[in-house]
Amino acid sequence: MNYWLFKSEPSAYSVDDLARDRVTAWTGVRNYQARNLMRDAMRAGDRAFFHHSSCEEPGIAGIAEICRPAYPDETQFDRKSRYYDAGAPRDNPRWFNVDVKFVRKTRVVTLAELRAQKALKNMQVLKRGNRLSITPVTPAEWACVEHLLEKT
DNA sequence: GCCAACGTTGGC
DNA sequence: GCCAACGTTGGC
Repeated sequence: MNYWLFKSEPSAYSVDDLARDRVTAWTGVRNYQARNLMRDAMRAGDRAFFHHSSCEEPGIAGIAEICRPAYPDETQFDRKSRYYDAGAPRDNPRWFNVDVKFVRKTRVVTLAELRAQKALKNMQVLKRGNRLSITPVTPAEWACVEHLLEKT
């Protein structure tokens, strides 16, 4: 099993939205690195931190599970979508998405709190200039954050 | 609102 | 294939 971190702006889609929907298609990713992670490395059953970005309190806010491996992202074919891609015909899709399922909400673990952990000093989401919306998390990092979540 | 960092685009 | 210009991300 692999571990991941998914960033989302809560004004666009929050952990509460996922709690309501239970399952959602993680469409709209238009970055090749993030796409490759979804398409090539994610498996059903993988777990992910749901991270809120560009908001009042950026940080980890919940846990989700990959419940369907990658398949072509419908929004790339939809002329009316902001994610439409004229260079991606149906017979040669460029963008993929997985489905994620709600596991639970957590207290918000802020970036400052994450940065204070020595065990997380190499965590990709904390690296300077990181803009990738999907990043891998190591088992050790996952365990460290889970431990943090048990505290208040 | 600022600005550093990064990905993409396009001229050459 | 290089690289400057540009647009976007996202923390602060």
